[in-house]
Amino acid sequence: MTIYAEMAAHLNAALDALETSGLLPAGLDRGPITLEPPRDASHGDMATNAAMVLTKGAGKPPRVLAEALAAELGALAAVARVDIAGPGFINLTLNDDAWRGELRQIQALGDDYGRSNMGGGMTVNVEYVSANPTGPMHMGHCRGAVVGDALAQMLEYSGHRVVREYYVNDAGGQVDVLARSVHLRYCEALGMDVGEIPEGLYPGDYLVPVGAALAAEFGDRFVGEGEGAWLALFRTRAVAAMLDRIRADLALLGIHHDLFTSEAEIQADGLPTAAECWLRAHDLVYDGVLDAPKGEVSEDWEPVELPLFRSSQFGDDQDRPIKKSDGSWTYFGADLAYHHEKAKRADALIDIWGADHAGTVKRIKAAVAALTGGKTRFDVKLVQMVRLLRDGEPVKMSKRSGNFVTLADVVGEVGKDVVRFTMLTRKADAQMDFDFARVVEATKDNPVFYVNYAHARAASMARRAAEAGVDYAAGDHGAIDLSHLDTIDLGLARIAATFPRMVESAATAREPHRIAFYLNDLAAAFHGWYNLGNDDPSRRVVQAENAEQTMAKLFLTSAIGQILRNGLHLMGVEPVDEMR
RNA sequence: GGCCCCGUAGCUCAGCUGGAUAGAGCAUCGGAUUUCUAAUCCGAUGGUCGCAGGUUCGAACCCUGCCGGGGUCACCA
Repeated sequence: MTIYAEMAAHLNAALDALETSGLLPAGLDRGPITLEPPRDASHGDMATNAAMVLTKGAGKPPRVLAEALAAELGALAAVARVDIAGPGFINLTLNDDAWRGELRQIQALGDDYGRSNMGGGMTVNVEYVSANPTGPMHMGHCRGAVVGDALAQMLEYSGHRVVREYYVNDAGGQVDVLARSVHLRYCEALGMDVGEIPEGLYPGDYLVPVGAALAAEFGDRFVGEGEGAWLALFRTRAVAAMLDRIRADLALLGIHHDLFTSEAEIQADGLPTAAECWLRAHDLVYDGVLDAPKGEVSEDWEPVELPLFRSSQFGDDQDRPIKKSDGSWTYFGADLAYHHEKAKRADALIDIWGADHAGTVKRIKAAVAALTGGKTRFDVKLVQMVRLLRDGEPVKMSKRSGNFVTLADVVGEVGKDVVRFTMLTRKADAQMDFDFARVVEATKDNPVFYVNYAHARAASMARRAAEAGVDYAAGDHGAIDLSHLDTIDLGLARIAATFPRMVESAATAREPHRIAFYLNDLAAAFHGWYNLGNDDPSRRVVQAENAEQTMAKLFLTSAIGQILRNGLHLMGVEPVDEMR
């Protein structure tokens, strides 16, 4: 058990004791009680608000409760001192041995230090990327991809069963456009002069090989034929080719989905129809006419009766159509059926969307709440825009010419790990800049570098020690005497020990960026600790003439390296052992 | 105009779902290099948490109303 979990259990036992003694009534809600490191380290190692939170239910002043609790907690072996401060905080200071023990705990648990069963095996479906299968991945998709993947990783680590899902929008008009664009490339591959790609079709070169493959397979059978002869076939082939391409692009980032769900199949299976039936039966879908658009009225707008979902009952501006006037499903109509389907096979749903879809959050949340009876937690995580810069100047992008910055280009230029880490250095709902020059800078204001450097430094110290004749790897780690680590050294253990609770809170809040910030803090503490040896040689890690102390310091160093690795792993970033 | 996100030090941003004296990096100023890789570290300066109310033991965080920046307002996807 990690030390925070252990102390939380002690706190609970202390509260039980207070109930037994009659000071606390039984059955008070302990949910709001926290046990966390105080902001100000001079207040001790851990602080609890228990006395203040329970004062109302107990009908006793916080001071009285605090004193009783302090008496219980002060009796624990791990606790060096207890203080009651401010309006009723109970501050605990643990003795050094407790922190030495936690270091052993880190070493013993290794890659699993920080892993928990918080989720209790609950199944969480994370849908992310879901880019239209009409071309390669570009930078606009990148942030959501990384955030979704890190989130999935975190949830798994916290005891959830995670399904990583990609929703393939292969049923709309855009895939017909794709098929026509491919047909043109197909004709081109057969030697026809197709000239400029017409406005409204996808102009990108990436469709050239798709057309060529179809030409090789089918010869000139579909030249000069009407769409009826080839559209469906070309659509299927083109989508498959684009998905292969997308999978390959995602693989460059180390991202692999468990499940690709086809919108066309959702529709073919009749799921939207079933959902519509159910919603009509509950008076949440009705036939009605939309209001005219506000602002300038377009000339081809005319009132038409459509099946509408009552999203305005859930705070949306207006009710939303689930079918078009030609009888086909709108994106929303299919999407709500898709979410209903997902909710049947998961306990909680998470969607990662680009901020440009913010306007559609209310309707889908409303639909999911209605279809699941509000029983399924459903979070839509909006990921804000990324501005691409090069040396501070915005990178020009022209979508019209098909000349966008692809994900493959970016990963090729700066590397997978830099992209992944950088995308997590801002909380998802804040806009961010991605500057090609800055993300590869080897300075401390670049957290990618800074954290990696800390890990490399940890690894290099073991190498240095071996050169000096102290072989850490070959030593008996259980026999290392940690009394050589003093309070200053153990300051690192204090920070390291907060890793498990940080992971849990980040998973609960669905905020993977917290990992990146935590690692940056830990790296800073570690670099600072290392540099103490520059002013005071007796604080150096590697001291050939003092093998015992060196082993103890390496034990600490290696524990910090372990935490850095565990955190980087959650972010999908490879730790490096050496800086070059 | 409606909705969504943001507004915290000169700049870029954190702030652990309401806790104690609001924190980092950059920039500025002052220190530490015959290095356990100084690609680093230590110290100082710097804040009316956009504004005004409200909720309570306690608010940067929750509620209301304004102000400013961005996004979005299709039978598209």
